[in-house]
Amino acid sequence: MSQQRTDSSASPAFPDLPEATVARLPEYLRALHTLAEQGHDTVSSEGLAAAAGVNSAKLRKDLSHLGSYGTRGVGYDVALLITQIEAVLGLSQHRTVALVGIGNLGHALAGYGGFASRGFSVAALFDAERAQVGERIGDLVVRHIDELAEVVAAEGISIGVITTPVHAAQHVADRLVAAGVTSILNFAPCVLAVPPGVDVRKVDLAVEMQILSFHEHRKALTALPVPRPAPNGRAGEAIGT
Amino acid sequence: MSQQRTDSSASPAFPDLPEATVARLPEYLRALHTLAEQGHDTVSSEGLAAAAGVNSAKLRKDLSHLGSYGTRGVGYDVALLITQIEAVLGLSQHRTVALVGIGNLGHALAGYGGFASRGFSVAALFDAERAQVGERIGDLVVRHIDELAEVVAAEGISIGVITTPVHAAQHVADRLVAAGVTSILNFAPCVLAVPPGVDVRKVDLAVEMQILSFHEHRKALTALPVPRPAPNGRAGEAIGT
DNA sequence: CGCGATTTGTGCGTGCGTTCACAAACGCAT
DNA sequence: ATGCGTTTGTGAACGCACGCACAAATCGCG
Repeated sequence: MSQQRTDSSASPAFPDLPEATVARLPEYLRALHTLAEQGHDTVSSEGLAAAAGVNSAKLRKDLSHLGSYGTRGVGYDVALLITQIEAVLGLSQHRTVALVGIGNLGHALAGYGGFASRGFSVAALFDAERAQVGERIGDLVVRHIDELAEVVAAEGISIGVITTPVHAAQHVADRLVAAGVTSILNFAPCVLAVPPGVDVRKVDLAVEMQILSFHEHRKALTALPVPRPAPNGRAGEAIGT
Repeated sequence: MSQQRTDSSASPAFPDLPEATVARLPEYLRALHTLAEQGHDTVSSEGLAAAAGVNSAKLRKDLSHLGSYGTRGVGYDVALLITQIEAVLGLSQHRTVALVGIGNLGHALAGYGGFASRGFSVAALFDAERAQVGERIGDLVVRHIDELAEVVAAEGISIGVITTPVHAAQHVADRLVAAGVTSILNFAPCVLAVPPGVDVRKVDLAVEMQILSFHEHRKALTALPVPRPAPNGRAGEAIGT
């Protein structure tokens, strides 16, 4: 079973990959790149699982959904696995993204170097405020949002990132969709209504902190349920990821 | 069945709240604040679910874990529910956070106003580079990381946010833990090793985009599996959240 | 005071995700 | 060529989470 199959159609279409698996593939990919830099040619499921911070059984089951790219008794070929995961994630073609809302967070993301190295390039910046339009960030210039549709079509942009205030987010989402964007990453703390066929993922920093706050609160409560010193300690336990 | 119970111990300790529920509570809280601003005194599970972007049955089951704070035939008291969820999440005490790594993203988060309004305040900024130390951001001054332990103790900081490059993240995590921090929000794309009892949540922007990329890739493949025009369209379907 | 409309709280079935545990496959040394 | 240690791939059991659907509870009105 060599990689003979990967001649014409390198991506055999995975209509039924478990969503939980999809969410972990990028993590495996990152771990694999790290291992490749360290000079590893092959890696065992145990080793890769440790680098990705998951259970080895889960990793093997995840990878088995992509096909048999491991060798029993040896492990996985690092370079081959990178190629395969990138193909499945659709990273073979370098995807271009549009960033809308050039405030604090927008500035940071526009200048963030971690995108290009992971298969993405920020192709255009937009804002509605005339004050921001024309500003130069890196090698891009902020354009007015009225140019959105035109630029999206010209640059072949398929992913939009929203970093506007809440009150503008839905309007921006509508314009992105109208311009033909079918995937949106939303940093504004609100729910977006989009037509079927459009994917939205949301990242809310305050939500993450509030989840941490809950566990913090819980740890504080279970640590001192009794006023007494409680000599045999061992109170806090790990919560997992 | 009034809120008579909430006299002395306002937070009855929820050791066994489903993790999935905990992850959604912040979303409900945000939706409730929005509704409160719009003047709603009460809200039905249907209405709140819509505002939070979830199913109403799921919302009711989530809230039922906190106790019975709704009135049949009427709905939920918005103000009361806000108080209760905040108590469960441990937001009654305003939590203070330390931000380590004042680069692009660190700057943005330090200046982000969305924290204070959601129960958190950034109490201190740290960096290892002498170039950044001393810089003033908002009403805070960037301090050297050697002062971490001292400041954490003085300010009662319980949450640390890591926005350093990958190569420094583990070292910073170690120092945070040594200083007594028991919850970490990690923006560096790597896994952190921490002792039991310490919680780590990870936010990786590239991972979110790669997940979107997968669905984008999949949509492109299923939309044109046959070279022919395929007259009866209806290709893309919603993926859900 | 009783009735109907409305909405919560929840028991139950179902599906997904995780984990265990082991047989099959592979490399290597003898 | 054969056997041994190693590691993958996966069948099966388990547990969690989701959604349906309905009984119980509450309000308003006649």
